[in-house]
Amino acid sequence: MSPRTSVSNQKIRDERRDQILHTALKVFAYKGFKATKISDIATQAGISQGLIHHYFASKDEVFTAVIERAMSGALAAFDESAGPDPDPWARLAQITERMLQGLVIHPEYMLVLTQSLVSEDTPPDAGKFVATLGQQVNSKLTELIKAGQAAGQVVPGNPDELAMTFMATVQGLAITQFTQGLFTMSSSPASPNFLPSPGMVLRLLKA
Amino acid sequence: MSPRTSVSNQKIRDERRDQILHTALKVFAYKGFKATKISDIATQAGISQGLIHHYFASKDEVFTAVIERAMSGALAAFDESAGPDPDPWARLAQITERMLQGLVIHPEYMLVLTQSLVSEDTPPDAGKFVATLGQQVNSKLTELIKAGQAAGQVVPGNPDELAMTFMATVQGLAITQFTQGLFTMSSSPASPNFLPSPGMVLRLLKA
DNA sequence: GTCTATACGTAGATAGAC
DNA sequence: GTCTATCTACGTATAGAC
Repeated sequence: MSPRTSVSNQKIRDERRDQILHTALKVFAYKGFKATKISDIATQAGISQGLIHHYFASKDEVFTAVIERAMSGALAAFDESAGPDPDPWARLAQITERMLQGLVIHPEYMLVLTQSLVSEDTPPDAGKFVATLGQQVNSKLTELIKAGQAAGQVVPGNPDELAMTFMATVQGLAITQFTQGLFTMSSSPASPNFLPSPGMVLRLLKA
Repeated sequence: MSPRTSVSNQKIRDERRDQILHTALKVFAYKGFKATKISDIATQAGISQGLIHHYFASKDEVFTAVIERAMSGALAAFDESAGPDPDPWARLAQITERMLQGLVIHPEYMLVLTQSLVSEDTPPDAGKFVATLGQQVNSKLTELIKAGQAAGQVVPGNPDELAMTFMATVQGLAITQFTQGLFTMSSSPASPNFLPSPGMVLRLLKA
C-alpha cells in the first residue's frame, strides 16, 4: 500500500478514538460506570457497538482511557497557572478562577474523577491512577498555601486542612453545576444559576 | 392465632426491614445503584436474595426506601438545630457542627443522596424526592443567611450564592471523608485524617 | 418467615459479512 | 474500517419447598 493510505487511515483511527472518548466521558458522567452500556456510547456517538470494541478491548479500557485523559487535562490546567514566579496569592486566585471556569464548561471531568474514587465497581486501574495524581495536585496546592501563609496572604492554620476544604468545595461545586444543568428546563426563565465568584471560594483561604 | 404471635411477627418484620435498609445504605453508597446487586445486600445482611424480594417488590423500591430514610434524617437533624430563637450565627454554627459530625460518623447518607441527584439510572421517584427536599434545606439555609446578614454576622453578598457554596463544601467533604475511609489502611500509622473544624467551613459565611 | 431453584431479560464481547 | 448477528454470562424477579 502507498504511505498515503496508511497515513490517512491512522488519522481516521485517531479521530474515531477521540470521538468515542469524548462521548464516553459525557455518558459515564451522567450514568456512572456500571449503568453505562457500550450501546449508550455507541448510539450517542452515532456508531455501532462493534466498532467500540474494535478500538477498545473492553468497557473497562474505555473508562480508564477517559480517566487518563481527564486527569492529564486537570494537571495541565493546574500547571498552566504556575507561571514564572508570581506571588502565591495571585497563583491561588488564578487556579481558582481556572477551576471554576472549567467546571462551568465541563463539569463532567470532575464528575468522572470523583466517580472513579468513590465507586467500588470502577476499574481498579482507574481508581489508583486518580488517587495518585489527586495527591499530586493536593500537595502542590498545600505548598502554595504554605507559601501564602509565609507571605501573610493566607489565613493561619493547618495547610492540609485548608487544602482539603478548598478541594472539597471545588468538588462539591462540580456536582452542583452538573445537577443544575439537568434541571435547567424547569427553572425560572432567565436564571443562569452560575457558580459562585472565585472571590467567594477564596474566602476560605484569605487572611 | 393469638395476638401475641401476630405482634411478635410484626416486630420481626420491622427488624428485618430495618436491617435490610441499613445494609442497603452502605452497599449503595459504596457501589452505586446499578452496580449494587440484590445478592450483595443479602450477603452483607446475612440473608438470602429471596428474602429481600419478600420485603421489597424491586431493587428500585429498596433504593427509594433508603433515600426516604436518609432524607428525613437529614431534615430532622437540620430542624433540631432550630432551637427556640437564638441568633442566626449561633444556629449556623450549630448546624455546621452537626453536619460535620454527621459526615464523620455516616458519610454514606450524604453519598447516596448525591448519587440519586447525579446518576441517571437512579429510580425517578428517589431523584424527585431528593430534589424537592434538598430545595427545602437550601431555602431554610438561605433564610438563616439573610438573617445573619441583617445582624451583621454574615458577609454581604448574594444569599443564594453563599448557601450554594456552603452546601457544596459540605457535599464535597462527604466525598473526602468517604474516600479517606477507603484508603485508611495504607496511610501513616496515626494520622486520623479527620474533617476540618466547623470554624474553617464557617469562614465562607463569616462577616 | 426464610430458603433454594428456575425463568427471563439484558448487556458485554466475538465472529464474520460488506 | 464499519456493521450486523450471535454467543455467553449474569442479575432480577418468581415459584415453590420447608
